[in-house]
Amino acid sequence: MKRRNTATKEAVLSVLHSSGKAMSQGAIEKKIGVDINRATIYRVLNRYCEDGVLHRIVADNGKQYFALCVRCDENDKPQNHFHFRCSTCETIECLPIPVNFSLPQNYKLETVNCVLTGTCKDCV
Amino acid sequence: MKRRNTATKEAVLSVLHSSGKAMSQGAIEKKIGVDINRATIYRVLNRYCEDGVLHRIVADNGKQYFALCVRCDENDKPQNHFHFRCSTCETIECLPIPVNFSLPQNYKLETVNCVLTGTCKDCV
DNA sequence: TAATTATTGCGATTATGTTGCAATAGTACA
DNA sequence: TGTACTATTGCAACATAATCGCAATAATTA
Repeated sequence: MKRRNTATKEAVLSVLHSSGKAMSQGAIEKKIGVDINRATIYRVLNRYCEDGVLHRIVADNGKQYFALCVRCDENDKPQNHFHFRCSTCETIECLPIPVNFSLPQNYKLETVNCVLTGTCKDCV
Repeated sequence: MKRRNTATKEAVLSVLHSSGKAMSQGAIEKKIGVDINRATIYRVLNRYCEDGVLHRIVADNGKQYFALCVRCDENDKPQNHFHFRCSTCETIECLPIPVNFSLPQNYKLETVNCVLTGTCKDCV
């Protein structure tokens, strides 16, 4: 399944890049300017996650958010940091705080999803 | 809004107590034996959360799970521990691992929602 | 026992996210 | 440049989780 370059995909990445935060499909659709189908945006986002370009956060409101994969640290997996959801401005940002824990014996880890919710510095 | 004791509420608590894990509305409905309306179960669960009897975890599948509030430590708030979702047996359990972090200045914390996903010790 | 009102069941609704299918449009190659 | 291949898109339908309004029921108190 070779990827193709399309205006839609560029636009989605561009919106995420300029926001600097994690965004939901809905937020992306509002900011993107051009009219792009909901299902298409989801498919683009899912493909980017598969390719390691984005990571997915599921917030405590049950919604998926997507953010550019920027590693806190070369050795960390990109998702292993805390996320902060501001319930006032409804944004999610990646915090530069690594998630530390050690699982009990015989547990196998696949994904880490840590979301702190509250009010961000801009909304206090 | 004074609470009343009903068979439904007792049944929900009892199921959660005997399972020892966090459960979704659907899982509770299956286990509960008697026929209770979906909306009712949700309302019972939400009320218990308000009253501090249960805590709510939103897993990375976007679903809500509910668990009895048992403190890891008297000084910790009950929700500040990691949760583990086994994607094989589809259960969520509270891990005795506290979540540690320090927020940047001017952030106000309301809730903590940390879910690790993978395979639990019983499914490896 | 009667009055008050919390709780419940039912149906409808909202919202998020996915999928099937046909149409469109990148990409590679002659 | 033109053509074939197939990734991508739009649309509609679908699936599921969760909530809400309203009328009926039932727990509590006096």
